[in-house]
Amino acid sequence: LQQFGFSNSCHRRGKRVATVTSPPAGRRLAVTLYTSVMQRAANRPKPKAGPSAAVKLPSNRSASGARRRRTRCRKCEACLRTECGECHFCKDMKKFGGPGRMKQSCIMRQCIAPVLPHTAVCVVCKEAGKEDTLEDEEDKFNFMLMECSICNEIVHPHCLKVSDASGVVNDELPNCWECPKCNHAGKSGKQKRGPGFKYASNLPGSLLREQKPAKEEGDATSAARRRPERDETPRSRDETPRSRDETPRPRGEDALQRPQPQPLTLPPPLLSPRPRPEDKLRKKRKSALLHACVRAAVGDSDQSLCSSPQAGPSSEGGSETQEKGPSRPKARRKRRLPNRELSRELSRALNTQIQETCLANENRQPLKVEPETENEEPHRLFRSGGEPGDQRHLKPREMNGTPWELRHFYPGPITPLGFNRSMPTNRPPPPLSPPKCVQVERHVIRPPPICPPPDRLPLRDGKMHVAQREVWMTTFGFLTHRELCVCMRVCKTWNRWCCDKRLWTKIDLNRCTSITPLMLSGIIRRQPLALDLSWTNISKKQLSWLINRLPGLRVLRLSGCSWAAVSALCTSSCPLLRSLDVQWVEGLKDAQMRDLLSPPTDNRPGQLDNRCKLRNVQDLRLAGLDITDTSLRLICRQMASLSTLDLSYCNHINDQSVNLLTAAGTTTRDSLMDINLSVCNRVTDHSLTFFKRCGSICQIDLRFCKQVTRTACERFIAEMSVSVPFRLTEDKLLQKTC
DNA sequence: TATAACGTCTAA
DNA sequence: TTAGACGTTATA
Repeated sequence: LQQFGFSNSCHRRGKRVATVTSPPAGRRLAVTLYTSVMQRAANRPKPKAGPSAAVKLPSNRSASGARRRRTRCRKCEACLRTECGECHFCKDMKKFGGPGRMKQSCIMRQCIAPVLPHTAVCVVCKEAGKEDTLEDEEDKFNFMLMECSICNEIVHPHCLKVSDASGVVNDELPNCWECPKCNHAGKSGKQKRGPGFKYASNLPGSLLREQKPAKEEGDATSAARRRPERDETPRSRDETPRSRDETPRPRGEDALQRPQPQPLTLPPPLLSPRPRPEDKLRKKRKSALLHACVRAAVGDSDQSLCSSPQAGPSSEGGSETQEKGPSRPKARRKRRLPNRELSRELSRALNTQIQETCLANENRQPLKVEPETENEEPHRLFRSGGEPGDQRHLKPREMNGTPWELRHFYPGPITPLGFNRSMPTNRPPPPLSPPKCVQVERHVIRPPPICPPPDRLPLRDGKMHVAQREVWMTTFGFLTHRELCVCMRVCKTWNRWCCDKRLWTKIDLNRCTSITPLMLSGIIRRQPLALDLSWTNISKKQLSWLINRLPGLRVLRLSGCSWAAVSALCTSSCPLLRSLDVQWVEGLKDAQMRDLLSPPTDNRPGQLDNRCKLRNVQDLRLAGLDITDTSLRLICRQMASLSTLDLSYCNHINDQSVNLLTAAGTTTRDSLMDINLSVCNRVTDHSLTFFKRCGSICQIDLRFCKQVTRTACERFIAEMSVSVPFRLTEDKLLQKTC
């Protein structure tokens, strides 16, 4: 069979699937054989399946070679994690008592940079990658294995004898490109994804939509321009002559072109619909001058961060970052279509940090000044010779004087993360989907890495600033989020430091009219402990997406959101959540509360988990909901840690409800410390009698309860004074005094 | 050989 | 479109 170009493999049950490719026709004939005769030698490096051999592939695959399965890099943050034991896939694992059918990696361990198997060899010379043996970056690139995402061939760029076309390096995946042959032939292929892409992209809120092809072509250059072009790999090359406004960069800096973070770009809808004049010119030249266009566009990458040209970050800062001499290896960064932009950036904010970690682990050259976030100026410090405050770069990044990140992170008035109980004024408009033109590819967004940021600020002269990071951090701690956003634009290091999650423990997007994908990625990057999304139009997908990526979230405020969105909590796990605010959630009634508090539905044998998803919530805000005692019974039963409960404006709450909460045998009886029953018109003086049972009660808010009298409150105080001193701080607001 | 899990298929 | 299943590959 091998003689005839079959590859084969042993199936556990003796079933054998082999696929043969007919080289002349380029067609692959799938043959399924039921035999147990052939055994593939264990550990034998399987010859790279070129045109003559292939594993089973989809019949419609147009590729000329078989894909090699990638495997973990074992270095990235995700790979270094241990299994969470709680995710869907962990629960499937036998080690966690599951049936083991799904055979998937823990969702927290999905490798960020899956690598080619070490058995992979060049299809031409049959040798493995040799980049580790080489010093020069160019050599490294030429002698590393590159897998084409279209034809699947794995080659050393050096082994290709193609001189008139360049490969397009895919910086999403190590050792992946569109090879010169395919690129030159104009082929397009489905982008190869790493492990976890499937599942991560399927997670709710993955923001995946189909891209309308319109404008793609015409916008090719601007698309490229939008993409902040930066090398993440040393193999990324561009032979394009640099644009006229670029300044030369010392060649030595190429050595710094290790995988590097890239700034986030704005999603298409936030980009200017009006191309800049130079863009139009570039479009005209795009055939022969495509590289030049891309190159020049790269220089505008930061500008692409903004929704309009005048809003964009520096237009020059990145220009000089990528230029290479014409002798450089002929591989360029992939020209991205608009629908890829956002997804790339969504992941980049996380992934690049992981990659940095990997590189650091490999004792590679430490990263220099590289933007790594949505609004950072690429290479500003070193590459352009500019200074942190170089206004040349900063000016274009502002729109109406507002920094980019602020405009997107704080579309509305900045408010402190409120835990207020103020009555809502009006419900926000019905949740709107993100703009339809936000076209995002399936793209994994993984939890952020724990990646050590630089400890000192690199200066232009190559030295380090005397102050250590923690000193700066202390200073940054005094800044508002708005100010932090401004600081993040100064340089890469500040960008990194200012994004420290210690500075963003609370993120408040209350009443933000539109939650955009970019904002979501910004949230993920900052990993807040408290997130206020009250009165926003966040969708279920978005919320679910967020929750799945904020494993440490303690406080979640969803006041005034739709039940459609809040229902994301039914399927997502947030075990550390301590405070949940679902006040005034439209459509949240008893039935929905039941869903919210019910155990996970996926209770297979061995996976029984009858615990409430919100079992650790201590602070629950249910003001303004049409819930009844039915919900309260569930709360009593499921939320053993509940200490603060807001039932204000709940018209169905009455004395019996209070009786339930304080009944013997309930956990709330002992755990409840603070209860808000203000404007609960069915609550009467009698409820105060029930509260005497509560051992921990510290505050009882009965303000504006028509049927509660001040006399009864005073009587309560008098009767409780023997054990617990209370006082009336306001009319019908009882507070423990001590 | 055992284990992990990638990548594809398919039913819902 | 998506969740689930599982054949099969990669690695120890």
